[in-house]
Amino acid sequence: MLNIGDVARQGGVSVETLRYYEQQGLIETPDRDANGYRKYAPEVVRHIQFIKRAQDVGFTLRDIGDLLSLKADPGASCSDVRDRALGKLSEIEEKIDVLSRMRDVLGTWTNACPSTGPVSACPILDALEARKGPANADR
Amino acid sequence: MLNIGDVARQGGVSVETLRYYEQQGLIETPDRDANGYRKYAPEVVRHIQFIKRAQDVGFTLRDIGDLLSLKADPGASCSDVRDRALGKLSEIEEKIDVLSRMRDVLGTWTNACPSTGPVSACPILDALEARKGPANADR
DNA sequence: GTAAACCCTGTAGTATACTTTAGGGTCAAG
DNA sequence: CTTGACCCTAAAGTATACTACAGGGTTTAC
Repeated sequence: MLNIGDVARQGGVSVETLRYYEQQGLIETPDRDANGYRKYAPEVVRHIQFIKRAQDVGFTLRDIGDLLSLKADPGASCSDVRDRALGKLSEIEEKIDVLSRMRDVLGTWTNACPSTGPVSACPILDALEARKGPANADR
Repeated sequence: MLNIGDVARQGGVSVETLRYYEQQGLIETPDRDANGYRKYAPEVVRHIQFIKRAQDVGFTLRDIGDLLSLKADPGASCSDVRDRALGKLSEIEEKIDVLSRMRDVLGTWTNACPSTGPVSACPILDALEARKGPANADR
């Protein structure tokens, strides 16, 4: 059995984060020792890594809560999980599109800037000032 | 001279947003009428559009404050502005890279999922559970 | 003269994922 | 037996860019 500090070290998170996850219902309420300390089974470390990996691919804690429910639900099907993943995939692609448009516009502008001369003749500020070029990145 | 509501309509923002920008120092404190109402010169609408366009390409309000200082500073050079733009460009590219890695991993996983069968045999959950594949998208 | 539409201030709330703070017990080593 | 490392709770703070609310004046149209 592990103390919260052990789990934190092994899982690569802080003890505060663990208490936060518990409060958010992402890890099940651990038993307590006589002194009130949380006592964890070693398996909880894997569980934390599940959460971290899910975050790494873009899932929010709320999403992860859903995923964990599916995981625990014998009636759930693999396609339920796949649907969440596909949904997240399109969210991510949407974000990439927005950012790509920003990148393109900024690229154009920085290329247009001679980088010498006073700000009064700055093409970037000019571009921001007057509607010009396909700025609008959808927001 | 325009009331705050006129400026809001013409600038495409809410009056609350205008008061917020003023409080944040992004638009200069307007004169007041005898009744205490803010009175704006029509030019302020352009100013607001500057802010919005800068947001569209990824600048935060803090960044925009900097940009506005440069714009107002006769001693500033065009390259100062360009530097901010290039800095923002790399921030954006970094974000795109992170998101692209997420997309790739999620794409691989969803392709691996037959979408039939119970969650107990879900390759996506498996991937999340055990370290496997190049998940780590840098965070 | 009254109701709708507009203006004002100051404060608090929103979302996300934590981190920090305050105040206080517990445990292991020397 | 005390010091340092560890544990506990509950509440507040962080960042960003607003939005909403409470409570109250002003202006315009009919």
